[in-house]
Amino acid sequence: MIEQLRDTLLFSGLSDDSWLELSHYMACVQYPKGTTIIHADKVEPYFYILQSGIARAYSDGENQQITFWFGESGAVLFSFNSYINNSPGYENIELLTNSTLIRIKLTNLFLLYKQNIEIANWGRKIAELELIATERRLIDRAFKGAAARYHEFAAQSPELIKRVALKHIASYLGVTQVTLSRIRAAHQ
Amino acid sequence: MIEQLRDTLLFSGLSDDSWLELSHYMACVQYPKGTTIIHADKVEPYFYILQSGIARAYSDGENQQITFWFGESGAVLFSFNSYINNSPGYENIELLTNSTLIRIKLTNLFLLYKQNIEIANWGRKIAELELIATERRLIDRAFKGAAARYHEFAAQSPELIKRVALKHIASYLGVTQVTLSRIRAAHQ
DNA sequence: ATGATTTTTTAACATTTGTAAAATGTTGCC
DNA sequence: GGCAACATTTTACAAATGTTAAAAAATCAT
Repeated sequence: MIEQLRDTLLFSGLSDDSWLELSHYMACVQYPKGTTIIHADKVEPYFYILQSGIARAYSDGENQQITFWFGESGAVLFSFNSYINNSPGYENIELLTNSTLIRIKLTNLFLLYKQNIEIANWGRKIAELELIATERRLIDRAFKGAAARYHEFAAQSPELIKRVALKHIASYLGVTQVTLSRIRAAHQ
Repeated sequence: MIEQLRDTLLFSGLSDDSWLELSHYMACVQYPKGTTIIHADKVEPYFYILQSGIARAYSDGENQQITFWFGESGAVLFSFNSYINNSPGYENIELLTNSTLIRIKLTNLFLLYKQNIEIANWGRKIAELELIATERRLIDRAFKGAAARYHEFAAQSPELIKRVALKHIASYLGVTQVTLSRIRAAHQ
């Protein structure tokens, strides 16, 4: 189960030695659809890699719930504040399907970062790739209308369009469910 | 000039040895207001730390220019794609005031990342802090109206409100200049 | 399958924000 | 100072999106 990960892009930068060192701390876990694996307002002790399944991250507001991230297999998933600041997070992460995940305890991961330079650079790369993807989304919102954002999302993530509730996609795209319905109606 | 940096938060995690190793590759440069130090569609070879001054990052669209980031002293500043993917970037970064910057050649920085684990973790931390700030902005846009975003920005960045053109602030907040004018008119 | 629950769509209307253009204010330069 | 260039505000109107509620469709559990 964990061995399969070795050949994925995510770990391609690691030497065999570093892979062994890192994978030694990995454990494989399975959860049913609907499980919340990261809770807002808690310090979450694990870093996860989604091996199969779909996940979404959301925050709760007064009268709304905003979905701001989706993950498919290969995605890394963790409470930003727990991971970065060791403080309670703002996001919930919920599994939208039965899922298989690999997890590593943050305390172990942090020790590896201090001890193994390849793993430290692996962690750096993860943050950098998430960063560039997040900034892209921020800029996209400014340049593209809701309709264009929807069609690009649909083209790039066909799996998500099929399997994720439209209300979640609507809030991910930054519009209401009603507006998303109108966008979809316009193109058929 | 460069010695002053040693005591800033940004470098507090480095040992004296690592600081020396890193700072050895630093050079101090000064540019007048209006200089564009990072150009879209180019691979930019430097990583900068803004020592004094104000900068903004923007992308050009067909009939608009979107400002998506401001930096004040202490900010790190680089072409995301150049730094992360070694490919041409999408952002321009322009100095809005006469500025002093420290710069490091990316090729040297990348070598240090491979050689010095403290510097690798320093680079990891930089990406992580940018990441959490960027995601926060994305989520903020969903939860808060344009007026609230303006007032929080004004409260948190009084220096920027004073010295940056409102057209840039408007696009940073995700509204038109007209809307920003209306928001400002409503509270006086 | 059937009924209950949830999701999605549709409708009517209100509100916000955008667009374009003119008016006003500001800045810098000769 | 005074002109030119640029920035900001205001106005009137248009377009997009939000709100609320209800109908239609899809999904789920028994």
